[in-house]
Amino acid sequence: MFSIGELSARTGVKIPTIRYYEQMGLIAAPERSEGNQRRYSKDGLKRLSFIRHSRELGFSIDDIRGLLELSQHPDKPCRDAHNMAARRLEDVQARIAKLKRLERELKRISGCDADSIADCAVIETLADHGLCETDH
Amino acid sequence: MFSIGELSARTGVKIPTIRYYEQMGLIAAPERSEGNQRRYSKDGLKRLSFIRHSRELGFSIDDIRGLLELSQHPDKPCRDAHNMAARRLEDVQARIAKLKRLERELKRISGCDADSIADCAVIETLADHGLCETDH
DNA sequence: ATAATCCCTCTAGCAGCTATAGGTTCAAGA
DNA sequence: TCTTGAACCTATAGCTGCTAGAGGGATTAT
Repeated sequence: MFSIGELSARTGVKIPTIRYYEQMGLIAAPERSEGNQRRYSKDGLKRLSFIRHSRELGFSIDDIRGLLELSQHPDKPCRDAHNMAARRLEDVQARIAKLKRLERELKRISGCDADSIADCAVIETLADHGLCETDH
Repeated sequence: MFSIGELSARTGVKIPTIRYYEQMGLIAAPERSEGNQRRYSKDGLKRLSFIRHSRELGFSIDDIRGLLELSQHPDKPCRDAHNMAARRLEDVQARIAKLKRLERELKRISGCDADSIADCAVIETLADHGLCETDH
């Protein structure tokens, strides 16, 4: 049995965020102390770790609801879980590709060594998309 | 002189977003028609293009306020603009690195070919960070 | 003149938290 | 046992960067 502060310390999830997850229905409302403070069990800790880890991998709150559901039913087929992971992977790869284009563009304009705004490639490029190497 | 709809079509910025930018002070309130509708000049078009392009490169509204300020003063030194671009670049590179770690992790767990949740690497990994190859 | 399409303001909503105010409870030291 | 200070409680508002809706007025083409 630990308090919300301890749970927070152990999982790295901030206290208001834990309460938010409770509100969102990701974690069940835990038992309370006599004085109405939340008291969590090992199970609560596990569940929150699962959530945290999922968030780190970029799953949305809604995705996580689904994944948690699945994790409660060990005998169900795991096609759904795979699909979700695959979709996440696609999304991540798309974002990487986009960021790489940005990186190239930013590198290029950062290379400007003008002294004043008048000749500055940063500003110039922002003002005129035609100067870009890639489209975004 | 064009309407907000035309401006939107030419820049690719949605109408409510244009009004939002006006509210945020990124673009000046334009002239109005007799019937109180916004009428934009070429200058407005340029400014909005600048904003759009900056957003595409990931600059925040606040950054853009600064960049616009700079762009109005061609004789100022452009150190600030360079710094902003450099910071953006760092940020983008950090995000790429993080996403690449995620990508590896997702690839790994997507490779699971179990039939049921009980043995599914996706769920298992989410439940136990210790199974991860990289930290995130 | 009339209809279709645009435009207006205002307000509320989205995700995923985070911060603040104003109060209560807990745990440890004196 | 009492006290104090840290931790906790609820409720509400705020953040970014938009987007959607309601309930109306303006413009334009026929």
